[in-house]
Amino acid sequence: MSRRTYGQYCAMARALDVLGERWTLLIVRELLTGPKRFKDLLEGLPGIGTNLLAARLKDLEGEGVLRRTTLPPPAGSAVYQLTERGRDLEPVLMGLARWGVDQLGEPHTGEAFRPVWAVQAMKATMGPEAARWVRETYEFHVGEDVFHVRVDDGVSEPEYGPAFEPDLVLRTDGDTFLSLVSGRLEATDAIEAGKLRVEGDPEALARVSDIFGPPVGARRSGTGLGAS
Amino acid sequence: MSRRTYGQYCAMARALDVLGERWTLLIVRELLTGPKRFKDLLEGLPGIGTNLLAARLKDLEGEGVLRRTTLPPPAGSAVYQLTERGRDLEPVLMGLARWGVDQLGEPHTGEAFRPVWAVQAMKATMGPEAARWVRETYEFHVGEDVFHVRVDDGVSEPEYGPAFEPDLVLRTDGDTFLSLVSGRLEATDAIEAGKLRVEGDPEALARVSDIFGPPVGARRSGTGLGAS
DNA sequence: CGGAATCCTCTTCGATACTG
DNA sequence: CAGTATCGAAGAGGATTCCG
Repeated sequence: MSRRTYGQYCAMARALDVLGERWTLLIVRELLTGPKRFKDLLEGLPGIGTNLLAARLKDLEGEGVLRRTTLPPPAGSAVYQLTERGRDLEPVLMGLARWGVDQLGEPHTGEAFRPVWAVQAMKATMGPEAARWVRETYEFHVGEDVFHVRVDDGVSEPEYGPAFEPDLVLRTDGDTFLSLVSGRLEATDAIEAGKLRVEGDPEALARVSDIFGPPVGARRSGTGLGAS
Repeated sequence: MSRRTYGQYCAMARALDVLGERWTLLIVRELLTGPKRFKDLLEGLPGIGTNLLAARLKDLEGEGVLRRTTLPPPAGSAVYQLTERGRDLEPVLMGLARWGVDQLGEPHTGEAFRPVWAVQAMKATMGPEAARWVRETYEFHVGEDVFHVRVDDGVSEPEYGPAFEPDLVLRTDGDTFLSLVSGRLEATDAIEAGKLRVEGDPEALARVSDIFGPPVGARRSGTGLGAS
């Protein structure tokens, strides 16, 4: 029962008492892109085991990080959703993403990959100069996954599910998407090869590949906290 | 043996593969205030156990987060020191601190407390308006601990050990220090009560209590990442 | 004495099977 | 579909011992 704590009167240790256990922060990552059902979470956290997920969700609900709610009709399914306190964790996750991209390298064989993860990493590493003046929504269909990204003046907000009125809709498969975001493949080439289909403003395609083309626009860009 | 990984091609998951195990980020926290010996780390991480600390240090050295070096004479002792890649983790720790202060509350009985932790939390929660125009160094002697804080135009940098040319030297005990930073006690009252001794510019004392007085100047201040 | 390997007990994790 | 129950395997915590 008794949650294990560090027993330190320290802000970071207290945060880690809540968030430091295995899988916990990845659950938050999943919920950053919108509410999810138990099943969806299992999908996004391969290897977690149902008992552990259930336990973590219960803990996190107790800590006020997420809430168990029922989606409005017609869906009506039970979902887990971040509270405001949970969404406050976004900067932490983005910081981890910024640190993690540098040692991402090539995908290992057998490694799981979900397209949204890439978009979340983009968001983290995007400098304020990228996508400036742009205010558009892109909808992605990557294999079975459907998600969209709202870009608004230098900030991108990835979210699960279809968009309301997307300016551009892109359809591709997981491998092609990975090649695109890692810069190994150009969008125009992918279209010619029949690996990518696009609907919407053709000029928007230029912008979207500009924003999401190279995986990291500017490595070691400002941390914003003046690390020595 | 085999380090446990999430097996996900995701920047955050990769970061957590390296940092997500118990104690790891707290080791980084300790090293953010300067190089430390094995013994010093044990002191700052009550409950860790020598075997685990040794294992973590080896892992982190392998990951390029820290380096085992020998201090220049006359010290000549072996110390652990963050690499640049390790110092890049500061924003992550600061983010955790900002999130953690909100649920810090009153110190639990039996909970460990090291004065530097408080100063690190201050740094994390300090808004850019605080300590603007200030460029001073304060040296703290709290019980056995000696550390200093360099304040430079809105940014504070806590570090272990004495300062080179401190503008102010403060001497007190752990409990009094905790009362001071939590705002339960005013510096002037502490001096009158003989609990705090100060050497240096008297005007600097006003500034230092202004900067480090209330534990959190402005809660929920900007996260700098535009969390929804 | 600082630094680290060894042993042992206990908790947590991971996978599967099972139930409302 | 959403979770609980179970059990072997891995990891953590604490003390002790070893190396320099």
